[in-house]
Amino acid sequence: MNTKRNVTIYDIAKLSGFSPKTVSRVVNGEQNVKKSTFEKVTKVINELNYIPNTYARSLINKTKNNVLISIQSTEQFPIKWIHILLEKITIECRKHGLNIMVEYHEPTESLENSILSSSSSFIGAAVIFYEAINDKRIRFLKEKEIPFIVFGKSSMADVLYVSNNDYEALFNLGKYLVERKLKKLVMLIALETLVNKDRVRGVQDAFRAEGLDVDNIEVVYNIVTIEDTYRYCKNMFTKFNLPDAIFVSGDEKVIGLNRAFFELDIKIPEDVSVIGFDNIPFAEYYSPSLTTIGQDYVGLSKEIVDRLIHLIAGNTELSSIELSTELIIRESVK
Amino acid sequence: MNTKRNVTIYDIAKLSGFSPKTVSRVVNGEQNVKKSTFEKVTKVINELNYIPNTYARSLINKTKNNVLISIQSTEQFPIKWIHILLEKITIECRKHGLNIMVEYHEPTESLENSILSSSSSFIGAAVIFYEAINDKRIRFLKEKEIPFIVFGKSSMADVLYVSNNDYEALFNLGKYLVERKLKKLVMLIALETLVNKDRVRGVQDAFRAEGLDVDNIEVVYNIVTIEDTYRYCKNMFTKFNLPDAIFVSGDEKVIGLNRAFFELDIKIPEDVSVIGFDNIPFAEYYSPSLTTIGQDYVGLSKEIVDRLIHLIAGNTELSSIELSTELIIRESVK
DNA sequence: CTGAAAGCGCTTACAG
DNA sequence: CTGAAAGCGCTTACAG
Repeated sequence: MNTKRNVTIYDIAKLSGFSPKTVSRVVNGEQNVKKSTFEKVTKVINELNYIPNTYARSLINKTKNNVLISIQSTEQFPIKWIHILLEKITIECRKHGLNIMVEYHEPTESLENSILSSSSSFIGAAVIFYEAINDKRIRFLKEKEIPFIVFGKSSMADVLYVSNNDYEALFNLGKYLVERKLKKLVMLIALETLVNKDRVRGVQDAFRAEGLDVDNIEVVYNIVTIEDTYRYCKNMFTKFNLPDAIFVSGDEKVIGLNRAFFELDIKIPEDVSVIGFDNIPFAEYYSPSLTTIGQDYVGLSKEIVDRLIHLIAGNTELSSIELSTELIIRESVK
Repeated sequence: MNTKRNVTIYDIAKLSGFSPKTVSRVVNGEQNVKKSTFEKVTKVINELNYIPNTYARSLINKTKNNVLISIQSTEQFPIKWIHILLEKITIECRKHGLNIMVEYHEPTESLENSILSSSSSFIGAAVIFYEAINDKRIRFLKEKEIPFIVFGKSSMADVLYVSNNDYEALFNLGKYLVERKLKKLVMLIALETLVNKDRVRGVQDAFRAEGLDVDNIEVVYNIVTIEDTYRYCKNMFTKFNLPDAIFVSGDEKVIGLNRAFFELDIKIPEDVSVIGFDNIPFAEYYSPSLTTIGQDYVGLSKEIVDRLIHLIAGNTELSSIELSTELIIRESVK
């Protein structure tokens, strides 16, 4: 077992011949220390490989620089775009001295052993990925008064969120499709969340704005995984029974569609146009390369981290935001 | 600013009419508390939403249940298989009450603002993904005597690691290819790491064991990203200038190869066989579906977390391990 | 430029 | 079954 006692500020004090307070000054780089003192103390610190105890420090400095990112795992996990965003958030947090802890949370699991509950006194703020209906985590955070933000819209009016502007994104896509005479659209979408409802509304409004009947749009929910997408496409489409275009809510899922259409000898975009969402890096290398709606990963991460910093500082006057996406035109649309 | 003072054990003590020590007993679920006392104290705890202060607790309990996972980011980031493994590790850690912090580390960046250095007193053990040559992180961990393990082999004899058995994996692949008369092999590999050298040695030894000249194998290093793979395949191969098989060290990179061969009108496996590594979930949905070497993600994560637990407990008698992989036969090999 | 004392919020070790 | 005291390793507030 770890019997070795840690080196403390008192050890450094005794060995260097100064008081603990002076050692503390040196450790924290305060200015009012005589140069020779600074050097003597630093020497002892290095010799003993002294590391200040974070717990003791944090017990006094009440600001909690730890951010918990809680990700609701779903069947489709892990998802590429989340990790792209996560990496950007990590980089941004590091710039501002925030530590990140990532936790994957199963919707069915209780919070009992979660970092969220076991380390909650320790967390300055949290980010919730995918708000569930009647989300336990959000109830817990509210109860314990831990500030948090949701990524991707919240059903609760008082909850802060950062999101893509899904409505606008799909409105623009709808207009683009109608311009290209692609009027029969199937949307393959995961769960009936706020984000996804916004996406549907966006296309519908675009069609209406162009004088088209909304019946041209068929919405299929519960297409969550690559396999769901493959199965649906394999079973529901044939070369002679296709819409003009298919929107798949997630570039990764298009892999399942591509596979099904390969088996069915359906050609994209000759037989049907396909559009994704996310713009994950390899969508460009699909055959054909994928037309998709790109998330502004860097912008989103900046908005998220900016809010985290304010939340940790106790600022409550923050507002939610939805960032614009970009329609990226490639080969998969006629 | 956060002016609100936190609720402490003293507040609960005062309001419930018991001593701080008794409140502590209730909070920690100790047995020797009268039922009525337990209930009274619990009531006050709930009313005030009391959360024990983790820092104060940890200041006393010397065991540090925080695990830092430090991932060397590379150009190809984020990489699917790492996140699959990470998720399994997270699940395994949670079972054992370990908290995980994930940090992405740029090789060029200093450690100054890293969680690793700023929170090192706080970390019970670390996992290093991708040991770099003369790795700063490892020097730091050794110096500060923080126990750690490396995923994927270490160049240092005294460093603990958990890895795939890359040699065995590629030896078996080599035998499989030779059996199928696929004798001209190109290997598209990332950096010249120990893992990758083992992979090359494995195929070479298999060829030798089958009486074949090693010159049949062409090894191409520095193919790191999907784009590298695309470029290399597009520039170096034609329909009439192909080996029998191509091994790509990473299923994700095969997306680049697939795209290049789509453009070059090269058919897999008719014109050339292709084999990947990792068995990420969507490799099955490639067209054609990808023959690949599957990592034992669950097994690896169990071995990693098992060692972390021992390291945190101060156990030094641990040994490195290499786990067997599985060759998964699909459509991409003739 | 330096230091002695008190306190952060818990738990350990001891006493009854 | 319950509690008073000391201590974990720092920093704050004050003094000189």
